[in-house]
Amino acid sequence: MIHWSTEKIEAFQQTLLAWYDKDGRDLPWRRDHDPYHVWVSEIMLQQTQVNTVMPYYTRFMDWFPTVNDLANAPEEKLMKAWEGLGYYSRARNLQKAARQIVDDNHGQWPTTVAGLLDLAGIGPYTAGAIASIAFGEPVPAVDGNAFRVFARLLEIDADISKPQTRQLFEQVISTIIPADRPGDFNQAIMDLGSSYMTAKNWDSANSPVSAFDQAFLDGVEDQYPVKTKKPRPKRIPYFGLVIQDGDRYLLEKRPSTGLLANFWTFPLIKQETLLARLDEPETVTEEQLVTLLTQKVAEDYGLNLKLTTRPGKQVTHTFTHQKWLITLMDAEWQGTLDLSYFPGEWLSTADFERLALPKVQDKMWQRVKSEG
DNA sequence: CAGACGTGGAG
DNA sequence: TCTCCAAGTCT
Repeated sequence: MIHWSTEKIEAFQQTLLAWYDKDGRDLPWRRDHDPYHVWVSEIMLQQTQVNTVMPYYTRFMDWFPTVNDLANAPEEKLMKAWEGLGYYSRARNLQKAARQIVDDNHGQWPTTVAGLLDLAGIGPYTAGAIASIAFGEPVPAVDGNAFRVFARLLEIDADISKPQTRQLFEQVISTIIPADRPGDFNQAIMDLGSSYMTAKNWDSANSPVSAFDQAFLDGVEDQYPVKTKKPRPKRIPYFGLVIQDGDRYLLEKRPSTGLLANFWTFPLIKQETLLARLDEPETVTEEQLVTLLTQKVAEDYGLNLKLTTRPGKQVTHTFTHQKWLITLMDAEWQGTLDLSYFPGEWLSTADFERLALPKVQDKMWQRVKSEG
């Protein structure tokens, strides 16, 4: 990697901020520097694009105008506000942090990176963003944009997928960030990273800082940043049970930890748990699987069901690390179902509208609805 | 540290 | 359909 002189650093700051003053984006959360506004937007923007966040942010501020409103919000309303955004622990941590501020800190915000890091859901990036934007602390906010922009400007070849690499970038950026406008500087870097210096289809030649962009000058933008790629999602087959009683369906409530924690879905049974009972799982037939499924549902949940499947009942859903392949099964039964051993309840279609449901449940529901 | 943790858009 | 990407944090 290369190094910049003091003169070059000052020229870069001047060029970048002049561009930001002229062409910086006018975003809803940039209309003031209220830490609540900065904070909520930063959490929503984690791993999520600006266009996606926009309507969620507006509605969130309408429903929860202050940190106090958020601290006192009902769980259901909070999750409904986050429905569809994903990474739902962000919403739960948001409320946890709101309660830390309201209950433990008399409604006062920590104003430094060190203090902000004590709040739930706030890591090094978000702490730097809030501290610099809302409180003017001259600290870097190293997100994916900052990694990419500075990796190219200085041809830094450290692997950004390794946690340790963050420190290197923080040190480098600390020597470049201006003491008088750290918040604008960090936001300008993000705007740069999402316009002229994107991961793909960049336009370095027209970037306001092209003269400072060593990777561009050398024609090697495609080599930066260095990042090891992640393994593809693991394919996991499931059975999904459609258990209907009039306009109600039996849904299970997922455990309070892990994927889609606390969310309602049609009962899902991992097919692997059925295969484990076989001597030769490689040669299992569809009929055998249904028999095993019927037994398992009876044993685990105390539900005696007659299960049948039909063509066109396959639903797939891909998460970051898992790909679910769901075979929907219709159920019939005699008398009344005893739910004593089942972790769920009968929910009406009206409940479906009221509750926050994960995308995969919506997919299954749309499929069931369309087939009657 | 490596992996978990959602969803939607682009190519 | 598949891969990669998008203002990361937690364990």
